[in-house]
Amino acid sequence: MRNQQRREETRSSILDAAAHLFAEGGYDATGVAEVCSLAGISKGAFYYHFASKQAVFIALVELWLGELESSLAGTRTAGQAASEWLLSMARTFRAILGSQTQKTALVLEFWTQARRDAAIRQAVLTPYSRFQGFFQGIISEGIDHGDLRDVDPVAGAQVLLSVASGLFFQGLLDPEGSDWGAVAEMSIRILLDGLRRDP
Amino acid sequence: MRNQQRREETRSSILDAAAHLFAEGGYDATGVAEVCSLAGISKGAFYYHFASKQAVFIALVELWLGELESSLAGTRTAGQAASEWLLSMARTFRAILGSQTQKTALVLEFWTQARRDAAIRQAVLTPYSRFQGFFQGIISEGIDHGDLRDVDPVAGAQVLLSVASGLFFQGLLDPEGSDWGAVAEMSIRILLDGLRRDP
DNA sequence: CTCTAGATACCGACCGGTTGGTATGTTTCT
DNA sequence: AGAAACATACCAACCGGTCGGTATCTAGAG
Repeated sequence: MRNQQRREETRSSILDAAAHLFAEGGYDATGVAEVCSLAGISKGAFYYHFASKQAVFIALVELWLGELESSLAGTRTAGQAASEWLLSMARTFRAILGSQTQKTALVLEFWTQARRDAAIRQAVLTPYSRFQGFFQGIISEGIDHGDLRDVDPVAGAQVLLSVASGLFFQGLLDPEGSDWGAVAEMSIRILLDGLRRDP
Repeated sequence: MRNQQRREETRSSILDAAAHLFAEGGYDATGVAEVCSLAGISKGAFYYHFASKQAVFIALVELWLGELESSLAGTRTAGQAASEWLLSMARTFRAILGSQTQKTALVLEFWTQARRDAAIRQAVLTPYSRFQGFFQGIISEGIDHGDLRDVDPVAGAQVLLSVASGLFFQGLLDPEGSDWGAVAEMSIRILLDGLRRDP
């Protein structure tokens, strides 16, 4: 049972190194040799565990988007109003952007590569559409409970996703340009005043 | 005066080819030789007109973002209410995404490269902050005229930019996934119900 | 007008270096 | 012994960029 542990250790050391380098320099500009060197392993080990550079990338997509999804679902406490949940999301936005810069930068890389590679696109679109379903559910629920206006849940979810990804990308482009945490909160407030039914 | 014409023809043929290939395959993955071949010129001609591959990219950033800015400013007719202008913008969104796919794909490339290269970042951020100022002005004006709620113009502009870029990127990732023109219009409507002052 | 010198625009072979990927051998676990 | 995990050496292809040389154009002199 020693081999299995070793296997997992090397695998995750490859993934860690790749995530770091892909986020920093981009998928195309990062070489396999570079990843191996940072991971402290050889090229042979790399290609023993992964079929190709692309395979590592796809593994990263699935890993991180899966993590993000479950962490998103985890923030939803029972009985919490949709508008409240949105505001709490905005508040954690600052923390996410601040502490997980590496991982957030990866998303941009996912996005770019997905446009070119069918396999990667599918790996990105699948969790992405689950995100949309998640937001959609929250909006539907909010409407049912009278917390939100009677908007089209699909459109509402898309607007939310737009704002979220837009903030994401802007924060990535110009991290020091604004207090993106504050902007996120303000954005949700402005959105809510349109979404929330007037009492 | 023949030389000047020749010069400009070659230069723009390089820029056209580069725009097409960068949009399709990405900046990193596109070789200079590839650009030359599509432009129908030699590598010597390429490096005669541009100092580097990066220089071509920056020229494209300035060209296209400049075009976008002036075309944006052109849509603003005097005396038009801010909310009306926003809706008309949303309506042209469909046309932009549909017909100019190549150029819109370039924006994503700009964004990605800007994170890595200081020169490119500056070339992107300068027009970007002018966009922000433009939106900010429209919101301020809308508030002054009583068309919009009394929101913070800076925050409002950032929300608009977030939605716009978010829609942009989503449309790029999954062009067939939604009718993005319709989503854009719906997004602005939802936003407006929060921005517009209740009568 | 012609002739010509020099500037301008362009060509394509070539360079050192790097790329993703592989073939073969060696160590470590079972 | 045999399988699993890894290391090393290597490859053809390609990368951005350079360079010596050439064709085309322009301006001024005669």
